[in-house]
Amino acid sequence: MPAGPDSRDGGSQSPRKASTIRDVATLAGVSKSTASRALLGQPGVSPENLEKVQQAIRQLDFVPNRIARSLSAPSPAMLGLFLRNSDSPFYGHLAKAFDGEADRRGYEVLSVASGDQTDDANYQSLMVLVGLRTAGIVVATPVVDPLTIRRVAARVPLVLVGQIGQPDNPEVPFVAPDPKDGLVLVDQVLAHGHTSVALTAVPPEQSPTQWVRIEEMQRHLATRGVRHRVVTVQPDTDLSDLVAGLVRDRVTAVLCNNDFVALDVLAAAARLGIAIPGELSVAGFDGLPPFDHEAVGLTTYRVPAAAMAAAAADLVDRLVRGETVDAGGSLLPGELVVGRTTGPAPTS
Amino acid sequence: MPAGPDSRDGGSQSPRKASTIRDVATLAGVSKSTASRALLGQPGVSPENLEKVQQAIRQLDFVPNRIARSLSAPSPAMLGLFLRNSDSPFYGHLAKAFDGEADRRGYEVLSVASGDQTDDANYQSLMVLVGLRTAGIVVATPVVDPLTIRRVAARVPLVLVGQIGQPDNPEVPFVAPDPKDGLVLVDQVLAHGHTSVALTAVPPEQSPTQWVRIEEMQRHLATRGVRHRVVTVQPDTDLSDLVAGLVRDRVTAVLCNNDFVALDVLAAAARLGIAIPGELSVAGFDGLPPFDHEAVGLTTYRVPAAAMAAAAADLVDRLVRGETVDAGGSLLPGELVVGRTTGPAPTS
DNA sequence: TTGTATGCGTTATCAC
DNA sequence: GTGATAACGCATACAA
Repeated sequence: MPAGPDSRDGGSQSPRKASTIRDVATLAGVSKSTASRALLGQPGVSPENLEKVQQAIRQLDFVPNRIARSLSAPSPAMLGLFLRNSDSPFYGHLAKAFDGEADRRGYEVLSVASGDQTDDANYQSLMVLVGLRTAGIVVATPVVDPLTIRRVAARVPLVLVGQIGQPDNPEVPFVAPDPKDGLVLVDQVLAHGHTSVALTAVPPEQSPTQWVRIEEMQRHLATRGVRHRVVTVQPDTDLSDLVAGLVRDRVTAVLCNNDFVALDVLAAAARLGIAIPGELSVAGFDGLPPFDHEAVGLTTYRVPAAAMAAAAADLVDRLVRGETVDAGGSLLPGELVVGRTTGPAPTS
Repeated sequence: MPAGPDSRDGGSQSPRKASTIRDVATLAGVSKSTASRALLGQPGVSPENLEKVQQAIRQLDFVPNRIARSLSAPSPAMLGLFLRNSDSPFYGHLAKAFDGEADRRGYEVLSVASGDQTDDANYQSLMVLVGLRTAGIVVATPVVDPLTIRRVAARVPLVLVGQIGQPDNPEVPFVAPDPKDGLVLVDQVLAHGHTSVALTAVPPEQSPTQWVRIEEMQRHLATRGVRHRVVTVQPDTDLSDLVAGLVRDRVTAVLCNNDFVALDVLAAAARLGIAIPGELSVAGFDGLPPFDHEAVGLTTYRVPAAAMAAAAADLVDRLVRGETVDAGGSLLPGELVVGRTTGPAPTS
């Protein structure tokens, strides 16, 4: 049974009811309208009333209810960010950069997480942003049901980031790393004379975008006449087995779908006593801190997270302001990070 | 100049006005109340009307306006997460775990970022959460003005996470890693016979919590009669100089304030040709993926991010539900991660 | 079972 | 310059 009202905790554990602009007006001895005008800094309020209102605001510690505000006012300068939060540093970097860009443009950004949830939970989470009537929404999570995207995009400006569009929704703008850029990793190992290469991948349905890149790489390898294979890695994949098998098959280079997998491969190689890069060259993908750190020494490809955030912010901003933007999207270039995990193919 | 209305983009670039429950009611041929009841799945609506309303909802693609809803209904099951987004994986892990915990308890979580902003921008961002009338707020950012915390905590349940409370706000609950746990890192190097140790740190005002831990470590080293020093690292610190200086002074172990700094130290040592751990032992702090990866091999201390998130979720939840919780907070234990960067002190 | 009327907190329109 | 009053979209007490 809770203590009675006004039990003596002067503190933060029993918040009183939030005060409204009405309370402010009453305390200041003016009408709601005047209080509102003073609050918004609008012209047409006498200095003395303005002072009284401001004092009342301070005294009551009044914070305007954004919820009620955006009901009547047409300026909900809030952007929604639907963000996957995984262990990957990509989303963190993206969020940080996007936040800065949005801030520069005068938006507040509200983010909700898309876990590795079910489609339904994902839908619900995204709908929070819609229900909040954010001015625009940026979706930064690999897989969202195209129908959901379509529905949301029909009512609020929406931009996809980190994926190269959805075939079903050709009109939804997107920002992604250029899938052609996977080729610089391929070239990197080809330059070292490797003639048998493995690519790791997650199942296509988990990341269609990744597969576009991988197919580009396959094609590139094929035209160069280099033997290659794609191996699927799942959370339960035994990397030791996999790496041992690759080496047994004379594969001398493995290009991983992300940096985590690359580290896993390196660890497996260490356990197996396989020399890196002497016997096996390994490269990652994403290349964001800390994976690109000199002390880690991983060869990888740095995805242009900050540039993507900036482009996405620009796109939503323009959509929100009513401009039309080109359908399709922009593919941004990243950069190769050369570490110590790739080297000349073994001569054996 | 924008195209006229109804220019032929069947798509998502020109969102029409969102439909309201009124539209639903009209289309279904019932009153707003009935539509509302049907929407909420409340009893007391005839099957045929329910069906009509549901169909209208589908047809109009109606998404209830949470904003308007929470104005009248007292069920704002939303939690605010005020999160620093830095390169550190800590916040990402925390956010992910917190999101899961909050979800389990039936909350939606909205997060806004506290950049490395000014106090004022920070205040504004936090006020977004307050203005949205979130049911509770979790603050996960190292430095927020105590007065701000006090003001916010006075109106909405608030929990600090990642910092060991604020002296000015003793009644605000908090969750943090146990500062005593830094000692296991100290013990780790002491067990290896090191007799001259360096601790890295950021300036105290940037992270009071970190300093509590460092002071514990200093005390511990002092009682063991071990020579030690604290060196401040800033973004512009030249780590090569610093490491060279330490080695010149016969320091044989350096315990870093976080894993990034540890990697920087390792890289500097590599440049200087200093053997790790032969000539210098290095340990980090935080120990979250990917820093704790076997392939990185860093000795570090894994902060209990998930447990902290769970504890924080439990605290806010209880506060939101009107329970009183103990003031003060909980200090959670993490665990030592032994890598290859620490070893016996050089015998020289 | 259904509809009408009222209120939530704010801004905007209009008289004064 | 100021203050009623309507409106925003929704939920709900109350009446029918």
